[in-house]
Amino acid sequence: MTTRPSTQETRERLLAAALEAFGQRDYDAVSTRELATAAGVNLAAISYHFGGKHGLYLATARLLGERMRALLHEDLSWIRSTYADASPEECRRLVGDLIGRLASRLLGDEFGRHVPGLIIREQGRPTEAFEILYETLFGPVHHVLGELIGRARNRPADDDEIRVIAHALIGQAVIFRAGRTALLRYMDREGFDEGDLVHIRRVVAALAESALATPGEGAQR
Amino acid sequence: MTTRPSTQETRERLLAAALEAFGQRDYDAVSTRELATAAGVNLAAISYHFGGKHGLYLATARLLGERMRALLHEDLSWIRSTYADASPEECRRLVGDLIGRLASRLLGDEFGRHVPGLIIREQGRPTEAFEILYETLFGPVHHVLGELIGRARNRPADDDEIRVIAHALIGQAVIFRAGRTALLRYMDREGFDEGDLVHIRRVVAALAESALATPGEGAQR
DNA sequence: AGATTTCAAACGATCGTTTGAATTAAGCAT
DNA sequence: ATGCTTAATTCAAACGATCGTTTGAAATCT
Repeated sequence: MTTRPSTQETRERLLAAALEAFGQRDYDAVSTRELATAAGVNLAAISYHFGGKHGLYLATARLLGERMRALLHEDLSWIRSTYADASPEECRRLVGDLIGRLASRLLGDEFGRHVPGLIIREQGRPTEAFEILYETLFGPVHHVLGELIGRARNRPADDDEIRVIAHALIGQAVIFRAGRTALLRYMDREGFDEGDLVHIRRVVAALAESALATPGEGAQR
Repeated sequence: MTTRPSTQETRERLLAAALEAFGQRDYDAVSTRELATAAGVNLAAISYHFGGKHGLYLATARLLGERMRALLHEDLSWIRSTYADASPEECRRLVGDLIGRLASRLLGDEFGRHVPGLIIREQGRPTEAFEILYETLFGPVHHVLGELIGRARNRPADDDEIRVIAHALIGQAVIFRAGRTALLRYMDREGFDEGDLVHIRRVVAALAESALATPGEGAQR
């Protein structure tokens, strides 16, 4: 009863191959022939189904955005339902937890393999894909962090200082993927095992939490 | 007295154009013709002087590394000469100062325009250029931060936890370039002026400093 | 049957590099 | 200085390879 036998599968195969390729290499460094071969489909399928390489790229960004939204949904929505009547101390703890979790996820699993490559690359030369990825990933994290940190410091979430802090803390997590190679070298390792990830998650969480422990300069102005 | 560009000038022009181009776009996204045109030299000069596009790329990485070394030299060597007999509190302050300075530099001036693009891109697919850049940039900062944080927490600088913390704090600075576009959007701005930079530098410095204020979990093990 | 999807082949454009002649700089005998 | 030789550098043009895309016929499905 397959109403669309191979049409959908061709699309999915191409998207999977594109996610793998665009996730770790630049747009221009990925060729359509390579994508078609990796996906096991004909070269012309890219133009046929996505209107061209760029269309496939955008579709990949959308796919990635949706997956991220699903992955982050439980974490973020739980936090969102919590912080409304949480104490500043609890908010601090939530921030640390979120940052630590983000760091180990980015470093460790499937989650982190593709996301930052695409996202960080989009920062340099933003295309339409940036909008897609910001709204599903950077944006929600920015927003939730802003709320939490605002509460932790008794300041409005849209305060400039709060936003700078939120961004800086995200950096604590992102660097574990963006600077992964440098970290491997710094820590003299060939890869990170489960124990490393747990350790890193704890350390980063504690670091982010204590970063908010002392009131910022804005408080005593 | 027709001033034909001398040998050296041709090289320098190409390097300048390459730094500009490779600093913000991917290797494959930059064409040799574009570089030659931007530099105002003949296309064949790339092969003649650098042995090809890849040679020019590596030479660019070397040039960038040297400039970074010069830029960081005063900061780092001053710190190096200081921390030997500095108190943990002073070390904390030095860390905050360094991270804040790094953040505003990366975000603001010429320093930041080219570095992270090249470096972060090299993390995904490390080439020989990664070695060059790690040794002149990431490496020294890692090292100095490790020493400072180690002293601040009374632990050896080569401790795993210290290294994770050092890396995370670097992330606080790097994100201001790597995630610049997202930050602009988050803060609803079109660019950052001098006031923004000063503010960001202060906030990030205070954040990093207070992150080290509470003893890590390793201390009470 | 008619519409949709796949396929091998080819298209023009652009890529990095090479070529060989033209131009410039430098050394040297006169 | 002057002419001549030689090496170094620049230049326009062309090379083969690969790029993204298009084509029109074959295959498949409704």
